[in-house]
Amino acid sequence: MPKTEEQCKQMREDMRSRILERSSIYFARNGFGDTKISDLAKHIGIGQGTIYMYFKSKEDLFEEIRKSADNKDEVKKLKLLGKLPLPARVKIEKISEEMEKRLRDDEEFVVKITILTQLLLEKEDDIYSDELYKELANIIKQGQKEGSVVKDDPLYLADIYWGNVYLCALKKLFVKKHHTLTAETLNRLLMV
Amino acid sequence: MPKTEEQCKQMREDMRSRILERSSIYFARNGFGDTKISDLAKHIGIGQGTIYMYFKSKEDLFEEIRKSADNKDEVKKLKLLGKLPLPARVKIEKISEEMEKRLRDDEEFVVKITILTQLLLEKEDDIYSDELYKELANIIKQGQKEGSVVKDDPLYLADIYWGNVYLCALKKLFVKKHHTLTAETLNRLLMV
Amino acid sequence: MPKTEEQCKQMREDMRSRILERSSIYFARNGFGDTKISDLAKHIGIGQGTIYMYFKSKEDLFEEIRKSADNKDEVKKLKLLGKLPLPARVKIEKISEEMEKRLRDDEEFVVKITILTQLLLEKEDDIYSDELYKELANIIKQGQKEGSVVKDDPLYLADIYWGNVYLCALKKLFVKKHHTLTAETLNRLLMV
Amino acid sequence: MPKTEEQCKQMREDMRSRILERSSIYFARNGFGDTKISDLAKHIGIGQGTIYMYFKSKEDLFEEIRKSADNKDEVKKLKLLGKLPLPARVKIEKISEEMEKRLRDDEEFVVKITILTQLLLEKEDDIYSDELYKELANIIKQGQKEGSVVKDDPLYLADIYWGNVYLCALKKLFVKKHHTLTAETLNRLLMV
DNA sequence: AATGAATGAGTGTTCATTCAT
DNA sequence: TATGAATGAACACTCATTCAT
Repeated sequence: MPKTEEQCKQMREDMRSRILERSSIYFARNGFGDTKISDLAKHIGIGQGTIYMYFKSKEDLFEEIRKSADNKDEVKKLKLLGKLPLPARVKIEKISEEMEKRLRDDEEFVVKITILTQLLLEKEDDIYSDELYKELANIIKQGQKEGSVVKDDPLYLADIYWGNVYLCALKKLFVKKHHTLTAETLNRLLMV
Repeated sequence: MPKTEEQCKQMREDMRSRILERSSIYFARNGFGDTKISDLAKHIGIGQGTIYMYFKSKEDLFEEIRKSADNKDEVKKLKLLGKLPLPARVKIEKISEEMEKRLRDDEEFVVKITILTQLLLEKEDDIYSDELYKELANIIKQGQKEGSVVKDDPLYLADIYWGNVYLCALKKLFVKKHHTLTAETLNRLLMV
Repeated sequence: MPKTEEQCKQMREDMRSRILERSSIYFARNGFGDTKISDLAKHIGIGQGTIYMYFKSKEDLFEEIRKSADNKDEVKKLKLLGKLPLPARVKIEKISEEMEKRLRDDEEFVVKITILTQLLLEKEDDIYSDELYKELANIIKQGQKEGSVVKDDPLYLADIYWGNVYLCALKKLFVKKHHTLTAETLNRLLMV
Repeated sequence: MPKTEEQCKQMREDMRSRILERSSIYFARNGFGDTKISDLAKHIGIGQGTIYMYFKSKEDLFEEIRKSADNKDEVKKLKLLGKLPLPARVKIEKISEEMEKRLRDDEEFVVKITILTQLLLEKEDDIYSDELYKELANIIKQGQKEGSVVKDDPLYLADIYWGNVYLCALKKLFVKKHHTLTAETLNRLLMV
């Protein structure tokens, strides 16, 4: 075998990533029950059996997708931004601009948002305990003190904000022609 | 004959409605593939076979639910409201109030909105050709002329508006504790 | 209730006979597995439940039909004829004539023959142990001694004979236009 | 690719043939309704699912069995024989001898005859329009002119002849111990 | 390692049987 | 007594998973 140990490992890692990435959009669109392994394999362009070389089961693959779609990075960014000595208005504008850009250009982000939100909905209980909601709520509170953000329950406002980001992601996944969410709209959700 | 013709027909109609109504929540929450006929029957409180006395197949039941969730009534109402000699601001406030109320109290409406929107998303092409979007866009145009509604593509604004109604319906179906959408929030989506 | 005990009993007996008679043709044509109780009831012109007031189960009804289709009468007749001081040729001609007549005119007989033969076939083992075969074989033996019947295994010849009667009955049940079996043909099966 | 295209196609064809062949006996014996897919699969020695890789449904498999049991070959042979410059007596003797041999040795033929005849019976209308009946009737006509075949409706005689072949096939399928039809008996059905 | 034909557990559907009327 | 809507056990069918190649 001409391949080195290293190359071999790399190839395995590449295939695993490819399956995860291409599966996630499928699961995000169709849900778990309506996604057939045979269709998935065809969509990825590999044999059905190959999936089982990288994942124990359909359930396992789904779990890995959920795990890989964590929002730790986003939460970290938001925390950092929250601590900066800036007016809330600016912070919110920055977030909205990034959202607009990523929703427009970054398909991986679109899929991630969709999966994350669907996970959140399936938790059935307190949607507001999510870190992302809490961090945005903090910035909102700051804005309310500064008079730039509307008076209302900060968590409720955060929910509305992220909900609209999710909605846009959903439309990206399903509908061809549609007007992408603008930073302006996002800002208006929160600010006077 | 143990029952009159009339009673018999009525009972059949009642059972059919009951199946449709109680199934719709299940399908709206879990989608087609994750909904088992056995669970459905248990949830409705009837035998599995009974479903097949009223619907040819699981697929057929799903289709009937989709058909029964049409938005003709809502479109009609919106058309009437659109023609009234009122400022757009008042019209929009009326719509928002009704949405707040029905999202809060009318579970059938919540399910209907969910199914309708999912159907819309699955159409894959032009989401904006829907009557509901068009009618609201007309009122938005009026508002823009009157200076009460923000300057932006009316169909895009209508999309944002209905999207938030859908989001609230989704949360109603999935999450126990959450802050219901307020008329105030809906108004702020459109008005300056 | 104006009906006497006697009348009531008579009515039950009538209904039972009606079900047996009308079911037998259905089972003879379609077999057990391809006969649905719902179709059967419709064919008889009664409700499904009514069948279960007279028979424990579909299996039981089928059994009763089988029992009612016994060949004791035929065997008795054949035995009597066998003992008469007549040439075998005459005996066989008499049998053939009766078969021709009954196959032509007596639908109950047609159904009975069909069911009896199918029962015989399902026994899987020795078809030749049936009384009807044995009795005819005796007459055949007599004929062979007298030189009027062809030389061959009497049970085999009896089998051929009854087989042709069965075939004719089958065609009666299934095919509209067909040439009924003649006594002449039956005679030729056995006699020189 | 673990197998060549050619090998793969061949294997699929083989499995399909195997299912068809082994199913046909089951259906011929039990009919459609009394044949369970689970039993069938066990009998063939494959998994239930495998059947559905080659046939859309139980009904489809049944149809394919019926289609595969055509009598074109037999008709062709009979047509050729009919045209030969031989006395009808010789022709009939040849047919009878072949029937005796194939009924004795060729199980596929036995099953085919059974299915073909059952199909013929289910047509409900004119049984005599079948090619096999017509071709034999032609030879019978020739025989009647030559004085070797009994005077009677040729199609009726052909019906009796094929009927006895069918009867023998039926007995082959159902009954273990029975006297196989002889060419001599078949000949006597037609010839003086 | 990759494949896809084969498998059988699990789900959809039918139909013999029950039972309220 | 007669009925046919309702039932669920049994059967048809699908699809996640395995495994020979």
